[in-house]
Amino acid sequence: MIVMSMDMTTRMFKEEGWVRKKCPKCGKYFWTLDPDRETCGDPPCDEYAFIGKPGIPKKYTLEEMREAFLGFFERNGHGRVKRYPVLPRWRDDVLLVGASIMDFQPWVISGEADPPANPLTISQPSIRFTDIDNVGITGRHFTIFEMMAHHAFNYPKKPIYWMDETVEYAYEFFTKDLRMKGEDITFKENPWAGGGNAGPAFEVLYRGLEVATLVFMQYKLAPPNADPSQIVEIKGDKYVPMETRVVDTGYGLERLVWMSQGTPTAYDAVLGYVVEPLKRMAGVDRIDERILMENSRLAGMFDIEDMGDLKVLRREVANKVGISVEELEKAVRPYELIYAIADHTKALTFMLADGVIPSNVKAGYLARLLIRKSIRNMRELGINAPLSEIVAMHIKALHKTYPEFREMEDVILDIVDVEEKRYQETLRRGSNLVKREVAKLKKSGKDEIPLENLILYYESHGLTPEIVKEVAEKEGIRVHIPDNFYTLVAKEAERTVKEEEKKSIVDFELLQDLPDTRTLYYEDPMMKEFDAKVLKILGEWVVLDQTAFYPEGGGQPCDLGTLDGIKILDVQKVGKVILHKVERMEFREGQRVHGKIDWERRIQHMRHHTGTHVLMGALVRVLGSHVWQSGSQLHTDWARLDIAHYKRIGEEELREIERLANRVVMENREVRWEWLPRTEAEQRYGFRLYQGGVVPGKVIRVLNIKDWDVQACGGTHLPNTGLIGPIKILRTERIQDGVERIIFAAGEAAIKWMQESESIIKRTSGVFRVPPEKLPDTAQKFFDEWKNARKVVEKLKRELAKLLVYELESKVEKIKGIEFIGGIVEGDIEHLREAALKLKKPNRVIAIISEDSGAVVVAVGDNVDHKAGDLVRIITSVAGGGGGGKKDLAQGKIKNILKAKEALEEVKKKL
RNA sequence: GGGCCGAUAGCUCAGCCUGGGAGAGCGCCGGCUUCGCAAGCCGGAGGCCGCGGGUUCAAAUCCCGCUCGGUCCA
Repeated sequence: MIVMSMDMTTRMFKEEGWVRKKCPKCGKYFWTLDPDRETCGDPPCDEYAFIGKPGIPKKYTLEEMREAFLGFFERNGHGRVKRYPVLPRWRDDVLLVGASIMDFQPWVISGEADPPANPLTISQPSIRFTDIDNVGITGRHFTIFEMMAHHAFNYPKKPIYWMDETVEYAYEFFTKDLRMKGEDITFKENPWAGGGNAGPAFEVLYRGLEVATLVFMQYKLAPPNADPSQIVEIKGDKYVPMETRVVDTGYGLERLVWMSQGTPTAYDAVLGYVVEPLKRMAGVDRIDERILMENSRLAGMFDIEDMGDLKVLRREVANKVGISVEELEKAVRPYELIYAIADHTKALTFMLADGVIPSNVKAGYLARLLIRKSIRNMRELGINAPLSEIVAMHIKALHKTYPEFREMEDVILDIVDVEEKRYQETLRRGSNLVKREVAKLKKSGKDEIPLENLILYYESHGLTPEIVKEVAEKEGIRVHIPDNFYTLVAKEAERTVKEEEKKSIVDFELLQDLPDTRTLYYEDPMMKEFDAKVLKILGEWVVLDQTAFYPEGGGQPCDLGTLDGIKILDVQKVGKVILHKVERMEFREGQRVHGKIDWERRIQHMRHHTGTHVLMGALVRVLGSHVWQSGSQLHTDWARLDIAHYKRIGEEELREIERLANRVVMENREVRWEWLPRTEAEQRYGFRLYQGGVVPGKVIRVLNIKDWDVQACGGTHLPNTGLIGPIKILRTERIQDGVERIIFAAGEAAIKWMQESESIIKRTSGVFRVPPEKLPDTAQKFFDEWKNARKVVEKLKRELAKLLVYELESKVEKIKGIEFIGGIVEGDIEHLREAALKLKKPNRVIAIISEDSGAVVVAVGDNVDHKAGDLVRIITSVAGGGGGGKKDLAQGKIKNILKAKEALEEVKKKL
């Protein structure tokens, strides 16, 4: 095993007189042209040296800088590639795209798919939440930034280029095109590891700012059975060399623009179109530029993790510019809030445009987080405008580069409005809760809200401690928020990692030698019978050379039927081999067999499957292009389709969707399928292909309903939409925030549902003896009458209780100075109790037993020295059963009614 | 996917800890007052206490399961 120490001397360093030095502050090695340079150039070893004095002679806008970069690499033989969506539909291991290389994982890097160009250049919007607390404060952190990159995939036997060329490209672009000063550029050696890959890397630093990272991915995490001689150790993990070595670079677009403008913060350089209007809306005072610059120069060296860190930063800046911490806070805070809003709403715009729907899970939750954080910041600034107004500014400013923003503008703004209303509702509910709690605390003489309540409000009710403080202090109760509040909350939440067990049907090893099963159901989806040869028998499973039985997959259940008359119970796919589970094993290897598909079942699956795609097309057209499929399951009698949507589907919309889907059926559109290389399919149809989730493989099957819907899909389909038959939406459910489930039936199943509901109506009309159209009114009438009748019964029973009172009042006996009323009557416990309470007097004991229900009630007056509970227990000890109660009232039930009289006598004796 | 909070009158909620009489405020209806309105006073209607099971003589209340809503985290 070797611990990684690789020679990072490139051709340029050697030939152009660069020197390798060790930074005395951080201990890392770096390359420089300047023999007098001491430090590596990275904060905190060096400070920003470009604030107020741009490090690039020409001032660039975002668009100009992006074009300069992409143009440079295009001129140098790189293919320009369009940005990928920030929501990575092609993989399910990450929530959002956080780097350009993620566009090509895992398919391109594993060699399963070809890159769209090689080498290529791209500017990829990237979203990262790890630094969200720094956004707005440090001047350089964003949740969204564009990672400009050039990538080269060096497949075995097809090398493109490596370290020498990469370093030279970087140097040439910076010094020739951007005219940065070569002596001020340093290349810091900083081996990189993450996401299962590793390799040597350079950070490119200029005037105290990291402007690019050049990574040379050449190792992957070692599998357990790796050849020990191949293993290298990096940062404590074991790696082996990769077959495909990848040049992975990242140039910070926003940072380079910032460098060219020298503004106090990067936000001023790239988000001015939002920052300036926000400043006006909030009416913030223009503050001394010197304070802002000093602030960002120091903030640049900070990493804010909690309020404690921020306090340290504030103190240092205040000292340096010679004002109090309070003055500084007052001046700087509004700026920080505005910067954060500007950044968050930009990230949000990209997320929503790419189909993220705010919700309580996954990427949707991150979108909600951004919305709520932004709204809170707006509140703190005293801005009353809706958040969608800010989002609209991004769309206006960016739609030329990203035309998809304009296309989705209505939906995006509506989503933001809906979410804002939802948050207001949460806040309204929350502040009511806090007000009630405050009233309670005041009553018990406390004047501060305990920490555990703050945590509860945050975790369970979505109220930040700041909001609680705002509400509570208006009501005159103090709130103390610890500096590390959010860290405390995180600690409270215990994490459990559950391992998902993957059960496999048969041992994968046993299938290794078998050829891929020929899939007749793809060659002819209408094939009902076929001949095949038995290749292998594994327990109760049979493997054939070819089959028309569809194996379970993609939400479509497997086919059933017979093989030489013997029932097929299950069909599964393992790798590319299809296994048939048979009822009785009467086969031998090499035998010729004849298969028959249960066609009634199969054709229903096909109707539902093609119907799902038709419905999908209708949903997108009626609701908007934010609608994505998030799951589906077919059955013989019905099917369900889950879609991402941000509010409930209205009755009208549903009708329109159903109408549209059926129209496409009646138009009898052509349905075609073809196998396409992954990258080609993506380029031709976009990522809309991946409706059903991640699709494995180098070539993917693309299903195309003419001018209506295109998806990657491995299911069996009808050749035209007319064969689907009627499509009937049965109902919708909201299975989760942001996900609607549509349950529908197609073909014969739809007819069955229609007939069934018709029959229900007919039977119901029969019961009421009215025609169907009068059912709602009639049912209403009957229901009202029933409710009234029930009330009348209640009233009569209460009258009976009153009669009881009259009856019993005459039965008063005097025992040892106590008035005693004992009675055996008829009635429910409620009426006995009511009567007893009415008869109750300070000097009285009432004991009533019901002879029909066995209920017992004892009431005891305040001046009597007996407990009602004790008296009831005397009764139950005689007559069985049980009971109990308080001092003045007790109730119970006896088992033996015949002993009721005896029990009452016993009570009298004990008085 | 996991944790937490919640579901009681049309609305906002109390009662639940410690089982036994289902409540408040607002709203609604009627009456008084007023030229009329607002307000005030008096009276009234309005509840499968989310659903299902269990424990118990007895469940809004305790236990288990489910559904729905909210919320935090990955």
